[in-house]
Amino acid sequence: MAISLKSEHIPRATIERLATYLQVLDTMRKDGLEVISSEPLAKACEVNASQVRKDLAYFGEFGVRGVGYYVDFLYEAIKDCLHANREWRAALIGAGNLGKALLNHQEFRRRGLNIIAAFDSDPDKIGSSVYDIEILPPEKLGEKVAELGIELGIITTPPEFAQSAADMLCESGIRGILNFSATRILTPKSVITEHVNFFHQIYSLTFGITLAENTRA
Amino acid sequence: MAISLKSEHIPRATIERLATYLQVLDTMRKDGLEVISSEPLAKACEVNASQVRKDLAYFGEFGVRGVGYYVDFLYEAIKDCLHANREWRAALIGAGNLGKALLNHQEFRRRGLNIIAAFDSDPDKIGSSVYDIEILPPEKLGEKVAELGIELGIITTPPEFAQSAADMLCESGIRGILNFSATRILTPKSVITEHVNFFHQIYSLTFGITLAENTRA
DNA sequence: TCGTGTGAAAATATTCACAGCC
DNA sequence: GGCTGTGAATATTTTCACACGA
Repeated sequence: MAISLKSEHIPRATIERLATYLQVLDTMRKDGLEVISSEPLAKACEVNASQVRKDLAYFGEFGVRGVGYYVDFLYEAIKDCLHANREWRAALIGAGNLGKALLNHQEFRRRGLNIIAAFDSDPDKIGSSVYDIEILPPEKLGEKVAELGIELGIITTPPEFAQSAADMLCESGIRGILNFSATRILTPKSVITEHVNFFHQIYSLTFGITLAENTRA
Repeated sequence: MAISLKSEHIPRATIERLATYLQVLDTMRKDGLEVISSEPLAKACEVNASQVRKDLAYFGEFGVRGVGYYVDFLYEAIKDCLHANREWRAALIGAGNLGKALLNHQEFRRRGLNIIAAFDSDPDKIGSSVYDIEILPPEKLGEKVAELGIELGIITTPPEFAQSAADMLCESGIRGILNFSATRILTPKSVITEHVNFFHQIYSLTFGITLAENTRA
Protein backbone atom coordinates (compact mmCIF):
# COMPACT_ATOMS: atom_id res chain seq x y z
CA MET A 1 0.00 0.00 0.00
CA ALA A 2 1.29 3.46 -0.81
CA ILE A 3 0.93 5.85 2.09
CA SER A 4 1.14 9.57 1.44
CA LEU A 5 0.95 12.05 4.25
CA LYS A 6 -1.99 14.42 4.13
CA SER A 7 -0.24 16.82 6.44
CA GLU A 8 3.28 18.13 6.78
CA HIS A 9 3.68 17.42 10.45
CA ILE A 10 2.38 14.43 12.39
CA PRO A 11 2.16 14.88 16.18
CA ARG A 12 4.37 12.55 18.10
CA ALA A 13 1.38 11.63 20.24
CA THR A 14 -0.33 10.37 17.09
CA ILE A 15 2.57 8.03 16.35
CA GLU A 16 2.39 6.65 19.87
CA ARG A 17 -1.35 6.12 19.63
CA LEU A 18 -0.95 4.38 16.28
CA ALA A 19 1.42 1.97 18.01
CA THR A 20 -1.28 1.37 20.62
CA TYR A 21 -3.96 0.84 17.98
CA LEU A 22 -1.70 -1.74 16.36
CA GLN A 23 -1.33 -3.60 19.62
CA VAL A 24 -5.07 -3.67 20.21
CA LEU A 25 -5.87 -4.58 16.62
CA ASP A 26 -3.36 -7.41 16.85
CA THR A 27 -5.25 -8.80 19.84
CA MET A 28 -8.60 -8.36 18.07
CA ARG A 29 -7.25 -10.08 14.99
CA LYS A 30 -6.13 -13.05 17.05
CA ASP A 31 -9.60 -13.17 18.56
CA GLY A 32 -11.06 -13.48 15.09
CA LEU A 33 -12.76 -10.08 15.01
CA GLU A 34 -13.19 -8.89 11.42
CA VAL A 35 -14.67 -5.41 11.65
CA ILE A 36 -14.28 -2.70 14.27
CA SER A 37 -15.60 0.83 14.47
CA SER A 38 -13.77 3.78 15.96
CA GLU A 39 -15.87 3.82 19.13
CA PRO A 40 -14.91 0.40 20.58
CA LEU A 41 -11.36 0.66 19.25
CA ALA A 42 -11.03 3.99 21.04
CA LYS A 43 -12.44 2.54 24.23
CA ALA A 44 -9.93 -0.31 24.19
CA CYS A 45 -7.13 2.23 23.82
CA GLU A 46 -8.63 4.64 26.34
CA VAL A 47 -8.91 7.54 23.93
CA ASN A 48 -11.69 9.48 22.21
CA ALA A 49 -13.28 8.00 19.07
CA SER A 50 -12.70 11.12 16.96
CA GLN A 51 -9.11 11.00 18.07
CA VAL A 52 -8.80 7.61 16.40
CA ARG A 53 -10.40 8.88 13.21
CA LYS A 54 -8.29 12.03 13.21
CA ASP A 55 -5.07 10.10 13.74
CA LEU A 56 -5.87 7.85 10.80
CA ALA A 57 -6.92 10.81 8.66
CA TYR A 58 -3.35 12.12 8.71
CA PHE A 59 -2.45 9.18 6.50
CA GLY A 60 -5.50 8.38 4.43
CA GLU A 61 -8.99 6.91 4.42
CA PHE A 62 -8.95 3.39 5.75
CA GLY A 63 -12.55 2.91 6.85
CA VAL A 64 -15.90 2.29 5.22
CA ARG A 65 -18.69 4.73 6.12
CA GLY A 66 -21.58 3.08 7.85
CA VAL A 67 -19.47 -0.03 8.47
CA GLY A 68 -16.22 0.68 10.28
CA TYR A 69 -12.71 -0.64 9.73
CA TYR A 70 -11.71 -4.09 8.55
CA VAL A 71 -9.37 -5.24 11.29
CA ASP A 72 -6.79 -6.99 9.10
CA PHE A 73 -6.76 -4.20 6.58
CA LEU A 74 -6.41 -1.48 9.21
CA TYR A 75 -3.65 -3.39 10.94
CA GLU A 76 -1.63 -3.56 7.74
CA ALA A 77 -2.47 0.03 6.84
CA ILE A 78 -1.16 1.35 10.15
CA LYS A 79 1.99 -0.74 9.80
CA ASP A 80 2.46 0.90 6.43
CA CYS A 81 1.97 4.33 7.96
CA LEU A 82 4.69 3.67 10.50
CA HIS A 83 6.99 2.01 7.97
CA ALA A 84 6.88 -1.06 10.17
CA ASN A 85 5.87 -3.32 7.32
CA ARG A 86 9.38 -4.54 6.68
CA GLU A 87 12.28 -6.02 8.57
CA TRP A 88 14.43 -3.58 10.51
CA ARG A 89 17.85 -4.88 11.53
CA ALA A 90 19.41 -3.83 14.78
CA ALA A 91 22.65 -4.16 16.71
CA LEU A 92 22.61 -4.24 20.49
CA ILE A 93 25.39 -2.90 22.70
CA GLY A 94 25.55 -4.10 26.29
CA ALA A 95 24.83 -7.77 26.96
CA GLY A 96 23.71 -7.43 30.57
CA ASN A 97 20.43 -8.64 32.00
CA LEU A 98 18.25 -6.30 30.03
CA GLY A 99 20.28 -6.66 26.86
CA LYS A 100 20.02 -10.44 26.97
CA ALA A 101 16.29 -10.28 27.62
CA LEU A 102 15.82 -8.02 24.59
CA LEU A 103 18.00 -10.32 22.45
CA ASN A 104 15.48 -13.05 23.10
CA HIS A 105 12.33 -10.93 23.10
CA GLN A 106 10.05 -12.80 20.71
CA GLU A 107 7.70 -9.85 20.35
CA PHE A 108 10.45 -7.87 18.62
CA ARG A 109 11.09 -10.59 16.05
CA ARG A 110 7.39 -11.19 15.52
CA ARG A 111 6.90 -7.53 14.70
CA GLY A 112 9.84 -7.17 12.38
CA LEU A 113 12.62 -5.87 14.62
CA ASN A 114 15.53 -8.29 14.24
CA ILE A 115 18.47 -7.87 16.56
CA ILE A 116 21.15 -9.66 14.57
CA ALA A 117 24.35 -8.59 16.29
CA ALA A 118 25.39 -7.98 19.88
CA PHE A 119 28.41 -6.28 21.38
CA ASP A 120 29.98 -5.99 24.81
CA SER A 121 33.36 -4.88 26.04
CA ASP A 122 33.54 -7.46 28.85
CA PRO A 123 36.16 -10.08 27.83
CA ASP A 124 34.25 -12.72 29.80
CA LYS A 125 31.22 -12.19 27.59
CA ILE A 126 32.95 -11.85 24.24
CA GLY A 127 32.80 -15.09 22.30
CA SER A 128 29.88 -16.48 24.23
CA SER A 129 26.51 -16.75 22.58
CA VAL A 130 23.16 -15.47 23.75
CA TYR A 131 20.31 -17.20 21.96
CA ASP A 132 22.40 -17.95 18.87
CA ILE A 133 23.86 -14.46 18.68
CA GLU A 134 27.56 -14.28 19.37
CA ILE A 135 28.74 -11.46 21.59
CA LEU A 136 31.42 -9.51 19.72
CA PRO A 137 33.91 -6.90 20.85
CA PRO A 138 32.89 -3.30 20.10
CA GLU A 139 35.70 -2.91 17.55
CA LYS A 140 33.74 -5.15 15.21
CA LEU A 141 30.70 -2.90 15.20
CA GLY A 142 31.43 -0.86 12.08
CA GLU A 143 32.31 -3.97 10.11
CA LYS A 144 29.12 -5.81 11.11
CA VAL A 145 26.82 -2.87 10.51
CA ALA A 146 28.09 -2.59 6.94
CA GLU A 147 28.19 -6.35 6.34
CA LEU A 148 24.69 -7.07 7.66
CA GLY A 149 22.89 -3.88 6.61
CA ILE A 150 22.05 -2.84 10.14
CA GLU A 151 20.07 0.39 10.50
CA LEU A 152 19.22 0.58 14.20
CA GLY A 153 21.26 0.53 17.38
CA ILE A 154 20.03 -0.51 20.82
CA ILE A 155 21.94 0.67 23.87
CA THR A 156 21.65 -1.40 27.03
CA THR A 157 24.96 -0.54 28.67
CA PRO A 158 25.49 0.93 32.13
CA PRO A 159 25.06 4.72 32.02
CA GLU A 160 28.77 5.52 32.05
CA PHE A 161 29.33 3.70 28.74
CA ALA A 162 26.17 4.84 26.98
CA GLN A 163 27.56 7.93 25.29
CA SER A 164 30.57 6.13 23.87
CA ALA A 165 28.28 3.35 22.65
CA ALA A 166 26.16 6.01 20.96
CA ASP A 167 29.23 7.59 19.38
CA MET A 168 30.35 4.26 17.98
CA LEU A 169 26.90 3.55 16.61
CA CYS A 170 26.74 6.94 14.91
CA GLU A 171 30.15 6.44 13.38
CA SER A 172 29.17 3.00 12.11
CA GLY A 173 26.50 4.53 9.88
CA ILE A 174 23.41 3.57 11.82
CA ARG A 175 20.21 5.62 11.27
CA GLY A 176 18.45 5.47 14.64
CA ILE A 177 19.13 4.61 18.28
CA LEU A 178 16.92 3.13 20.96
CA ASN A 179 18.48 4.07 24.28
CA PHE A 180 17.57 1.91 27.28
CA SER A 181 20.44 3.14 29.42
CA ALA A 182 19.85 5.20 32.55
CA THR A 183 21.29 8.34 31.03
CA ARG A 184 20.60 10.72 28.17
CA ILE A 185 22.84 10.51 25.14
CA LEU A 186 23.57 13.10 22.49
CA THR A 187 23.73 12.29 18.80
CA PRO A 188 24.06 14.34 15.60
CA LYS A 189 20.76 15.38 14.02
CA SER A 190 21.24 12.81 11.26
CA VAL A 191 20.73 10.00 13.77
CA ILE A 192 17.34 9.85 15.47
CA THR A 193 17.41 8.86 19.11
CA GLU A 194 14.55 7.56 21.23
CA HIS A 195 14.91 7.20 24.96
CA VAL A 196 13.21 4.38 26.85
CA ASN A 197 12.93 5.38 30.47
CA PHE A 198 10.79 3.11 32.63
CA PHE A 199 10.64 5.82 35.26
CA HIS A 200 8.30 7.86 33.10
CA GLN A 201 5.65 5.28 33.84
CA ILE A 202 6.86 4.42 37.32
CA TYR A 203 6.69 8.03 38.46
CA SER A 204 3.32 8.45 36.74
CA LEU A 205 2.19 5.63 39.02
CA THR A 206 3.73 6.95 42.22
CA PHE A 207 2.43 10.44 41.47
CA GLY A 208 -1.01 9.26 40.40
CA ILE A 209 -1.49 6.90 43.34
CA THR A 210 -0.50 9.49 45.90
CA LEU A 211 -2.68 12.11 44.23
CA ALA A 212 -5.66 9.76 44.30
CA GLU A 213 -5.05 9.03 47.97
CA ASN A 214 -4.89 12.71 48.85
CA THR A 215 -7.90 13.84 46.87
CA ARG A 216 -9.99 10.97 48.21
CA ALA A 217 -9.20 12.14 51.72
CA MET B 1 10.02 18.80 52.10
CA ALA B 2 6.31 19.51 51.88
CA ILE B 3 5.11 19.80 48.31
CA SER B 4 1.78 21.44 47.65
CA LEU B 5 0.37 21.63 44.17
CA LYS B 6 -0.13 25.12 42.82
CA SER B 7 -2.54 23.86 40.22
CA GLU B 8 -5.38 21.37 40.17
CA HIS B 9 -4.23 19.42 37.17
CA ILE B 10 -0.65 18.53 36.20
CA PRO B 11 -0.14 17.57 32.54
CA ARG B 12 1.06 14.05 32.05
CA ALA B 13 3.80 15.41 29.81
CA THR B 14 5.08 17.40 32.77
CA ILE B 15 5.40 14.26 34.88
CA GLU B 16 7.36 12.57 32.12
CA ARG B 17 9.65 15.54 31.74
CA LEU B 18 10.23 15.66 35.50
CA ALA B 19 11.38 12.05 35.26
CA THR B 20 13.80 13.12 32.53
CA TYR B 21 15.08 16.06 34.57
CA LEU B 22 15.74 13.67 37.44
CA GLN B 23 17.77 11.41 35.19
CA VAL B 24 19.86 14.28 33.89
CA LEU B 25 20.29 15.85 37.34
CA ASP B 26 21.43 12.46 38.63
CA THR B 27 24.17 12.39 36.02
CA MET B 28 25.14 15.99 36.77
CA ARG B 29 25.25 15.24 40.47
CA LYS B 30 27.59 12.32 39.88
CA ASP B 31 29.77 14.64 37.81
CA GLY B 32 30.04 16.95 40.79
CA LEU B 33 28.06 19.83 39.32
CA GLU B 34 26.55 21.96 42.07
CA VAL B 35 24.46 24.61 40.33
CA ILE B 36 22.55 24.48 37.06
CA SER B 37 20.30 26.99 35.35
CA SER B 38 17.21 26.18 33.32
CA GLU B 39 18.91 26.82 29.99
CA PRO B 40 21.58 24.08 30.08
CA LEU B 41 19.26 21.70 31.93
CA ALA B 42 16.69 22.19 29.20
CA LYS B 43 19.29 21.64 26.51
CA ALA B 44 20.36 18.34 28.07
CA CYS B 45 16.72 17.22 28.09
CA GLU B 46 16.02 18.60 24.63
CA VAL B 47 13.23 20.91 25.75
CA ASN B 48 12.68 24.66 26.05
CA ALA B 49 14.08 26.48 29.10
CA SER B 50 10.75 28.07 30.05
CA GLN B 51 9.23 24.62 29.84
CA VAL B 52 11.57 23.53 32.62
CA ARG B 53 10.67 26.54 34.75
CA LYS B 54 6.96 26.12 34.08
CA ASP B 55 7.04 22.42 34.95
CA LEU B 56 8.72 23.18 38.25
CA ALA B 57 6.34 26.08 38.94
CA TYR B 58 3.43 23.63 39.17
CA PHE B 59 4.97 22.43 42.42
CA GLY B 60 6.75 25.37 43.97
CA GLU B 61 9.78 27.64 43.75
CA PHE B 62 12.98 25.66 43.78
CA GLY B 63 15.43 28.08 42.21
CA VAL B 64 17.35 31.17 43.19
CA ARG B 65 16.93 34.21 40.95
CA GLY B 66 20.13 35.30 39.32
CA VAL B 67 21.78 32.01 40.30
CA GLY B 68 19.88 28.94 39.09
CA TYR B 69 19.08 25.68 40.83
CA TYR B 70 21.21 23.80 43.31
CA VAL B 71 21.54 20.38 41.71
CA ASP B 72 21.22 18.26 44.85
CA PHE B 73 18.34 20.31 46.19
CA LEU B 74 16.44 20.24 42.90
CA TYR B 75 16.99 16.51 42.56
CA GLU B 76 15.43 15.89 45.95
CA ALA B 77 12.67 18.41 45.33
CA ILE B 78 11.58 16.72 42.11
CA LYS B 79 11.66 13.33 43.81
CA ASP B 80 9.33 14.81 46.42
CA CYS B 81 7.04 16.16 43.71
CA LEU B 82 6.73 12.71 42.18
CA HIS B 83 6.42 10.98 45.56
CA ALA B 84 9.49 9.01 44.61
CA ASN B 85 11.31 9.89 47.81
CA ARG B 86 10.37 6.67 49.55
CA GLU B 87 10.51 2.95 48.94
CA TRP B 88 7.77 1.50 46.74
CA ARG B 89 7.33 -2.26 46.96
CA ALA B 90 6.32 -4.25 43.94
CA ALA B 91 5.33 -7.77 42.97
CA LEU B 92 6.19 -9.12 39.54
CA ILE B 93 4.10 -11.63 37.61
CA GLY B 94 5.74 -13.56 34.80
CA ALA B 95 9.31 -14.74 35.33
CA GLY B 96 10.34 -14.95 31.67
CA ASN B 97 13.34 -13.24 30.12
CA LEU B 98 12.10 -9.73 30.64
CA GLY B 99 10.71 -10.46 34.10
CA LYS B 100 14.02 -11.88 35.27
CA ALA B 101 15.92 -8.93 33.84
CA LEU B 102 13.67 -6.52 35.73
CA LEU B 103 14.02 -8.54 38.93
CA ASN B 104 17.74 -7.84 38.78
CA HIS B 105 17.58 -4.31 37.39
CA GLN B 106 19.83 -2.37 39.75
CA GLU B 107 18.49 0.96 38.57
CA PHE B 108 15.07 0.12 40.03
CA ARG B 109 16.48 -0.63 43.46
CA ARG B 110 18.79 2.36 43.40
CA ARG B 111 15.81 4.61 42.75
CA GLY B 112 13.50 3.14 45.35
CA LEU B 113 11.47 0.59 43.41
CA ASN B 114 11.91 -2.73 45.22
CA ILE B 115 10.54 -5.82 43.55
CA ILE B 116 10.25 -8.11 46.53
CA ALA B 117 8.06 -10.93 45.26
CA ALA B 118 7.74 -12.80 41.97
CA PHE B 119 5.09 -15.13 40.63
CA ASP B 120 4.76 -17.52 37.72
CA SER B 121 2.34 -20.30 36.91
CA ASP B 122 4.97 -22.52 35.29
CA PRO B 123 5.61 -25.48 37.68
CA ASP B 124 9.20 -25.69 36.43
CA LYS B 125 9.86 -22.17 37.62
CA ILE B 126 8.00 -22.29 40.93
CA GLY B 127 10.36 -22.83 43.82
CA SER B 128 13.43 -21.70 41.91
CA SER B 129 15.04 -18.42 42.84
CA VAL B 130 15.94 -15.49 40.63
CA TYR B 131 18.47 -13.22 42.28
CA ASP B 132 17.39 -14.19 45.79
CA ILE B 133 13.69 -13.86 45.05
CA GLU B 134 11.78 -17.10 45.12
CA ILE B 135 9.28 -17.67 42.34
CA LEU B 136 5.90 -18.41 43.90
CA PRO B 137 2.67 -19.78 42.47
CA PRO B 138 0.04 -17.12 41.67
CA GLU B 139 -2.26 -18.41 44.45
CA LYS B 140 0.14 -16.90 46.97
CA LEU B 141 -0.18 -13.41 45.55
CA GLY B 142 -2.90 -12.04 47.85
CA GLU B 143 -1.15 -13.41 50.93
CA LYS B 144 2.22 -11.89 49.99
CA VAL B 145 0.81 -8.50 49.03
CA ALA B 146 -0.80 -8.18 52.46
CA GLU B 147 2.16 -9.65 54.34
CA LEU B 148 4.84 -7.51 52.67
CA GLY B 149 2.89 -4.29 52.14
CA ILE B 150 3.17 -4.40 48.36
CA GLU B 151 1.58 -1.50 46.50
CA LEU B 152 2.62 -2.00 42.88
CA GLY B 153 2.27 -4.85 40.40
CA ILE B 154 4.47 -5.47 37.38
CA ILE B 155 3.14 -7.65 34.58
CA THR B 156 5.67 -9.41 32.35
CA THR B 157 3.58 -12.38 31.25
CA PRO B 158 2.81 -13.42 27.68
CA PRO B 159 -0.17 -11.40 26.37
CA GLU B 160 -2.73 -14.16 26.82
CA PHE B 161 -2.18 -14.23 30.59
CA ALA B 162 -1.87 -10.50 31.13
CA GLN B 163 -5.52 -9.74 31.88
CA SER B 164 -5.85 -12.50 34.43
CA ALA B 165 -2.61 -11.36 36.06
CA ALA B 166 -4.10 -7.87 36.23
CA ASP B 167 -7.31 -9.19 37.74
CA MET B 168 -5.39 -11.04 40.44
CA LEU B 169 -3.31 -7.99 41.22
CA CYS B 170 -6.40 -5.81 41.54
CA GLU B 171 -8.05 -8.32 43.81
CA SER B 172 -4.95 -8.53 45.99
CA GLY B 173 -5.32 -4.87 46.94
CA ILE B 174 -2.52 -3.40 44.86
CA ARG B 175 -2.70 0.34 43.98
CA GLY B 176 -0.98 0.54 40.59
CA ILE B 177 0.14 -1.67 37.72
CA LEU B 178 3.06 -1.40 35.34
CA ASN B 179 2.16 -3.47 32.30
CA PHE B 180 5.05 -4.69 30.13
CA SER B 181 2.99 -7.32 28.33
CA ALA B 182 2.21 -7.06 24.63
CA THR B 183 -1.47 -6.38 25.21
CA ARG B 184 -3.67 -3.76 26.83
CA ILE B 185 -5.26 -4.66 30.13
CA LEU B 186 -8.35 -3.23 31.80
CA THR B 187 -8.52 -2.39 35.50
CA PRO B 188 -11.04 -0.68 37.75
CA LYS B 189 -10.54 3.06 38.17
CA SER B 190 -9.22 2.54 41.67
CA VAL B 191 -6.10 0.89 40.26
CA ILE B 192 -3.89 3.06 38.07
CA THR B 193 -2.35 1.28 35.11
CA GLU B 194 0.62 2.37 33.04
CA HIS B 195 1.53 0.59 29.84
CA VAL B 196 5.14 0.15 28.76
CA ASN B 197 5.20 -0.48 25.05
CA PHE B 198 8.64 -0.42 23.45
CA PHE B 199 6.99 -0.08 20.05
CA HIS B 200 6.04 3.51 20.83
CA GLN B 201 9.70 4.36 20.51
CA ILE B 202 10.53 1.74 17.89
CA TYR B 203 7.85 3.02 15.54
CA SER B 204 8.86 6.60 16.25
CA LEU B 205 12.26 5.55 14.95
CA THR B 206 11.04 3.71 11.87
CA PHE B 207 8.65 6.54 11.06
CA GLY B 208 11.17 9.28 11.74
CA ILE B 209 13.99 7.64 9.80
CA THR B 210 11.85 7.01 6.76
CA LEU B 211 10.44 10.55 6.90
CA ALA B 212 13.95 11.98 7.06
CA GLU B 213 15.02 9.86 4.10
CA ASN B 214 12.07 10.99 2.02
CA THR B 215 12.26 14.69 2.81
CA ARG B 216 16.01 14.72 2.21
CA ALA B 217 15.36 13.40 -1.29
C1' DT C 1 23.37 41.79 36.16
C1' DC C 2 21.56 37.39 35.77
C1' DG C 3 18.22 33.82 35.83
C1' DT C 4 13.87 32.62 38.02
C1' DG C 5 8.87 32.76 38.17
C1' DT C 6 4.76 33.97 35.70
C1' DG C 7 0.96 36.29 33.19
C1' DA C 8 -0.15 36.89 28.36
C1' DA C 9 0.26 35.29 23.53
C1' DA C 10 0.94 31.75 20.31
C1' DA C 11 0.93 27.20 18.86
C1' DT C 12 -0.83 22.66 19.14
C1' DA C 13 -3.82 19.07 20.10
C1' DT C 14 -8.38 17.32 21.19
C1' DT C 15 -13.24 17.14 20.89
C1' DC C 16 -17.51 18.32 18.80
C1' DA C 17 -20.90 18.10 15.38
C1' DC C 18 -22.45 17.05 11.16
C1' DA C 19 -22.05 16.47 6.03
C1' DG C 20 -21.13 12.70 3.10
C1' DC C 21 -21.09 8.06 1.77
C1' DC C 22 -21.76 3.04 2.13
C1' DG D 1 -29.25 3.81 9.58
C1' DG D 2 -24.81 3.94 10.83
C1' DC D 3 -20.14 5.23 10.96
C1' DT D 4 -16.45 7.58 8.70
C1' DG D 5 -13.96 11.79 7.53
C1' DT D 6 -13.39 16.57 8.54
C1' DG D 7 -13.91 21.70 9.29
C1' DA D 8 -14.91 24.45 13.15
C1' DA D 9 -14.85 25.17 18.14
C1' DT D 10 -12.60 24.17 22.36
C1' DA D 11 -9.17 23.02 25.39
C1' DT D 12 -4.57 22.40 26.48
C1' DT D 13 0.25 23.03 26.19
C1' DT D 14 4.18 25.54 24.94
C1' DT D 15 6.69 29.65 24.23
C1' DC D 16 7.48 34.43 24.80
C1' DA D 17 8.74 38.40 27.29
C1' DC D 18 9.46 40.78 31.19
C1' DA D 19 8.85 42.01 36.17
C1' DC D 20 11.08 40.64 40.27
C1' DG D 21 14.52 39.36 43.54
C1' DA D 22 19.19 37.53 44.77
